Amino acid sequence: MEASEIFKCIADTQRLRILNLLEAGPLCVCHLQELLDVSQVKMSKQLSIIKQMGLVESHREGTWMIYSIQEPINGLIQNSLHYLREADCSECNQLQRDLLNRGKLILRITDTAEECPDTVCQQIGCY
Amino acid sequence: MEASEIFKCIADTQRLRILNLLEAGPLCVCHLQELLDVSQVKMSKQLSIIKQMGLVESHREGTWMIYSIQEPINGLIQNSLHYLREADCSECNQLQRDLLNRGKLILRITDTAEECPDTVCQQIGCY
DNA sequence: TATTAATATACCATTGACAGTATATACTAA
DNA sequence: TTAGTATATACTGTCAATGGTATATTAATA
Repeated sequence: MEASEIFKCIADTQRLRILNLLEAGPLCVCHLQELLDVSQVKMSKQLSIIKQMGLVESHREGTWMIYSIQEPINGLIQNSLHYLREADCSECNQLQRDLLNRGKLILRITDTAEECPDTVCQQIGCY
Repeated sequence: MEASEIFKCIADTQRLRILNLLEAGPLCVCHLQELLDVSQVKMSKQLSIIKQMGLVESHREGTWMIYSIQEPINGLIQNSLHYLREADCSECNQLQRDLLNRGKLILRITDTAEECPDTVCQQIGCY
């Protein structure tokens, strides 16, 4: 995987945010959609691009598609994310806010089992 | 300066290589051209883009235009370059080779003063 | 002053990324 | 089997990036 391909991928703010969120744990499409406030089609396309590159993997759970980081995580992505989470720019702040919002969302969906994919719950340890 | 703008910039292999070389020290356009083996027009355009973003600065020395990193260097770029120089991908290897070739070129041009811009020589300490 | 070297810009054609609408697929539950 | 939910894909138009050719600009030199 060439560096330029990785950079091109994370040069898109939405893809960067998606990878930032997934590095914290798996999420289904609709929850990513909610966190990024973006249309279903657009989210699906972005995920398809990232998956095509081998950066994330997905599996089905009922009607949900759960996306997670493909392990081992690409080093350049990890390096960039870690740098940006400590840095100060409006996109960097967004990444931090996204992680906070992810926390809130997780709290909410683990409250009602019908809203929460198994994979997400197992990750959190809510069973 | 947004992270996505930086990533878009270095998502181009040539621009990444240029920044990698300039981080090691100033160079004139024709020597960058030689190191990257790229047309004059293309090099000039790339430098214009990078300069527009405020990542490099330039000054004239006779007919030469000397480009150097705009200090303080952008943190995300520095972080990415440092990571890539240690990493293993064909572009990463290219960055390392470029630095070696830069060393050879410097040795050659400091040998004949007509070929060597003052700024480059001062950097090396050949006077 | 005419010429040459180094560099920049204008112009044009091609390609590729992106957004939106409509539609298809996969699964669940009644 | 039908309806509903979640997700993916096909199709289309638009806009931005890229590369090339020609030309302009600036400075040095004969």
